[in-house]
Amino acid sequence: MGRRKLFTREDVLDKAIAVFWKHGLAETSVQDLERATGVGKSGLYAEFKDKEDLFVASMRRYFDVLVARGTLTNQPLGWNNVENFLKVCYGSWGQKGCFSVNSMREFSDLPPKARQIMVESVTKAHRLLIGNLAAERGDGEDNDSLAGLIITFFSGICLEQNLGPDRARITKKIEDFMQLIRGI
Amino acid sequence: MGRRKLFTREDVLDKAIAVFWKHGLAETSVQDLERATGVGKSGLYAEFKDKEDLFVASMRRYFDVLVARGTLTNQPLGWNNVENFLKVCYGSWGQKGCFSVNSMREFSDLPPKARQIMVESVTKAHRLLIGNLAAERGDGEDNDSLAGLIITFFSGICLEQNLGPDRARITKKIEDFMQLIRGI
DNA sequence: GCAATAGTGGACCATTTGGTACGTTATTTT
DNA sequence: AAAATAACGTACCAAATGGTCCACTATTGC
Repeated sequence: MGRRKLFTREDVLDKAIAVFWKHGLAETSVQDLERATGVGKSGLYAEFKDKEDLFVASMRRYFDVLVARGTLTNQPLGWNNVENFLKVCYGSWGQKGCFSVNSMREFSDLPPKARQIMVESVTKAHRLLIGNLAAERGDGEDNDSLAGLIITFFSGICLEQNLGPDRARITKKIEDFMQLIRGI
Repeated sequence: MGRRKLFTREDVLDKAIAVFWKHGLAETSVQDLERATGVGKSGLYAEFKDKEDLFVASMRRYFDVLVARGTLTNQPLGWNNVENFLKVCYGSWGQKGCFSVNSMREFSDLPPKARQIMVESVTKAHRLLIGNLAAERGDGEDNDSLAGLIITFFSGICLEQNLGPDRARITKKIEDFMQLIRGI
């Protein structure tokens, strides 16, 4: 009963992700969010407790969508998945790099729930990476180390995207890295 | 003639670096800077044009000090310098990681002069890395590629420092990476 | 059609922001 | 010591911030 919302929660989140991604939590004003989502203050504050809550929800949705893509779980497990994981750095939501990696800088100032989601997600990615490595190289303790290096490298290329290098350069870099780690 | 300053420019910059490093340009208020430096507004605005100017000066000093340490120019050139370069991620000024890497997230919102300093510095580091690689492996085109990977990896470990992993973990990671690249 | 209800837009609020102006204080030079 | 001067502390400013409130509007179920 009563009026119907002119927006959907997911649509708002998708728009919010883009602006949080680009400018971070602190540098994004509620006005920015109104403009980007097309939803007024009252709508936003009806749907979300406050700006931080909206940020947390955005971060959660970001990973939900990424996980749904199944980059690291597609069969067969192996190098291909690893390479596609690295290519996530090309971006989405109209943005470059990775929302979470970009948010890592202000990690200490983020809402605890957002931090938790970020930490859990990287842990999960690490675990999935190990699975993919094991499929290629068999079980072994060094899969853990290598997975760690891959995550670190991923963070690095995501960050570099902010410098706005052309896609060809980053593709080359990914190939170089893949060659490096497949060779061992 | 007249009164003497109660602060030195360099001392202010060193204090400012720490707070900009931790919170970024946008999230650092002038009041934060007053508190951290112990210098009042009038003092700060007498020494620097505005907040952005202070940020640029901080970034410049950061690299001046790093360059003075000569991490990548110490003789003899080689793997040792590369490893010490990676260890820069342990931090300084009481902060973890790298001021410039941490600022990369808000790159698009930074003052142009700051961006210029950052780009020039990474370019310089890249060139110096190639020199160190050449000393170990001889000249070759792939020194350029490898130097790129090293810079990317460096960015990655710097970022990860924000998650606050213990030093032993990151040391292990650096060793893993060094082993990986020395082996090829 | 009408009352109940849910959503919207905008006025409004206290606080904080970056930045300026200026009177006061300390020190140097003569 | 006194004039000159440079730095300091503080009051102040307009603008923007995150957030609340409420009159109004549209839609629902009866």
